[in-house]
Amino acid sequence: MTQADRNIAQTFAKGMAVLASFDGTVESLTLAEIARATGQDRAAARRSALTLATLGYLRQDGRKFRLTPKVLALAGGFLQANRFGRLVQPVLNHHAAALGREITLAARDGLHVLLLAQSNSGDGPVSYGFTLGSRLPLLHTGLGRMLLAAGPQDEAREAIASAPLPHHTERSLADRDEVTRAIATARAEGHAIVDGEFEPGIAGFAVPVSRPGAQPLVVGASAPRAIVNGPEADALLEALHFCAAELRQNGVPGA
Amino acid sequence: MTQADRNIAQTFAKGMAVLASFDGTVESLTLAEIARATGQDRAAARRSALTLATLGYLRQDGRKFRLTPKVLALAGGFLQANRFGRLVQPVLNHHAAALGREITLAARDGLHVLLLAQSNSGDGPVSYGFTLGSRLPLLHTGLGRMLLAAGPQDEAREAIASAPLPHHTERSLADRDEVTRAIATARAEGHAIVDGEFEPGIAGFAVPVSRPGAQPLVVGASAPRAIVNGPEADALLEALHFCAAELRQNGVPGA
DNA sequence: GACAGACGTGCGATTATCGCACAACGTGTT
DNA sequence: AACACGTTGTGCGATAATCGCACGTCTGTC
Repeated sequence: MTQADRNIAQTFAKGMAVLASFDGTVESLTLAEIARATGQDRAAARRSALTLATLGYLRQDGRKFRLTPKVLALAGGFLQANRFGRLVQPVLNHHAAALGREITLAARDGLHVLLLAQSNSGDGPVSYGFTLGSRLPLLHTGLGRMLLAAGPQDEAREAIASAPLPHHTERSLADRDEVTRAIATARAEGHAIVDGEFEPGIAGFAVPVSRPGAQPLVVGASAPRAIVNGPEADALLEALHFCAAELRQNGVPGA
Repeated sequence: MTQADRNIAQTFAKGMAVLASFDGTVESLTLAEIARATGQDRAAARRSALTLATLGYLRQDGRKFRLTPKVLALAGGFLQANRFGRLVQPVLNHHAAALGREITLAARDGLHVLLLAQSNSGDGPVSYGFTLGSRLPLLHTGLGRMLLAAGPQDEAREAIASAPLPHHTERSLADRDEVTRAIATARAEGHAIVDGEFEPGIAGFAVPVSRPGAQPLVVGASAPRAIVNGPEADALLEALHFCAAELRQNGVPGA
């Protein structure tokens, strides 16, 4: 690698990979784990980790490194720049309270669904411990399928082909062609319903927020499987469409 | 600067400064603005920004750069590693619902208060548009004063001396000695009450979550000034203490 | 239409980074 | 107890990546 692109700072890119290796699956990482996770030399990983520690993004505790809350300030930059506190959160809260279920706003990040905002109306009975910034599977959730349906078809094809297809539950679609068809259905109907393919007994509902052509953005909610074929499902989708329309009107910026 | 410390990756540190320059005060930044904000050469800022764009953390729109939602994934790493979705959010939501007011968990980040988590119980009448990751002043908020009171005294002294002391409202303390006394009071009483010094007509209440000696962590709530000297204030503080105790018992990790 | 200021970027000199290699440590086994 | 093995932390010379000046372009104003 004599020179990749003089406009790209490779040291910086490696450092970001180190920061991103703290994906929340474990509480802390050692230097060797970081090096393995990022595919970097241990010395390079060490320099990045020590730099992050000096800057206050990581905290070193013996041989273990863990994230500090300072990374939340970076997220705050995005949330405040896009007025989430004023334009998004109140809308989600309002509709969630009326609906009696949590509503989530999500975008796509690579081969995952990324949760951008979440209502916490009262104490919803269905709580999974997901927070803002959580990553969900792309192919087996309502949010993910709707995101793919709302974006360009070739991107969806690519994602379907390359995303992992784990067997979360007994109902998880195990065939990529079936996933393709499910996404086509979502595109045609303007909403996605995924019945117990990620969490057993739980169904996911999602509708698009973004206008066609823009960066895909969706809102969704979860409910017990039992309601999927009942009138409650229609009411839920209607509420989500209403919520999405209001977000659209507020001009929620894309990605 | 022939060599500062061979263990610190300077390019990476500069890049993080570029990323952090997106603090949410404006929607987008140009390269020149980034360079000015970080004190870097425009070429260096450009390399960092282009690198961030390639990695997907920034989106380039003509000559303007803006954050993408991907930065939320970094925050998600912290939130998931520390089980905020399970250990913190439900507790905040539960107590907030019982109290009828929003409750916020906060830590200190430099000379600011950093919001780590926030309940959204129903539609609280007092909503300021602050979100997770928002920064608040350290000296004129209940959260900030309690954070300083909960930490080492010399750190508090240093912060009081160096933090900005703007005139947010007519009631904002304008003298650093008065701030020092207010923090001493908070330390002695185990809670902080700040009466309309940040937002006019709004009082801030805060109590410590962290054990003495640990990284300071506080919970707080806001209410109209009117209740400050009434029985409702005592009830609010009691509820916050109760909430803090539960968080402490859950073993909420510090910073 | 011309000026002034801000902006984007190529390129040689220099410096910061790379990653090998070594030493110290911790852990489980003979 | 001694050994062997895997893991960790880190110094250092060669080298490739970064620095930032300087030039050309663009946008907005008078």
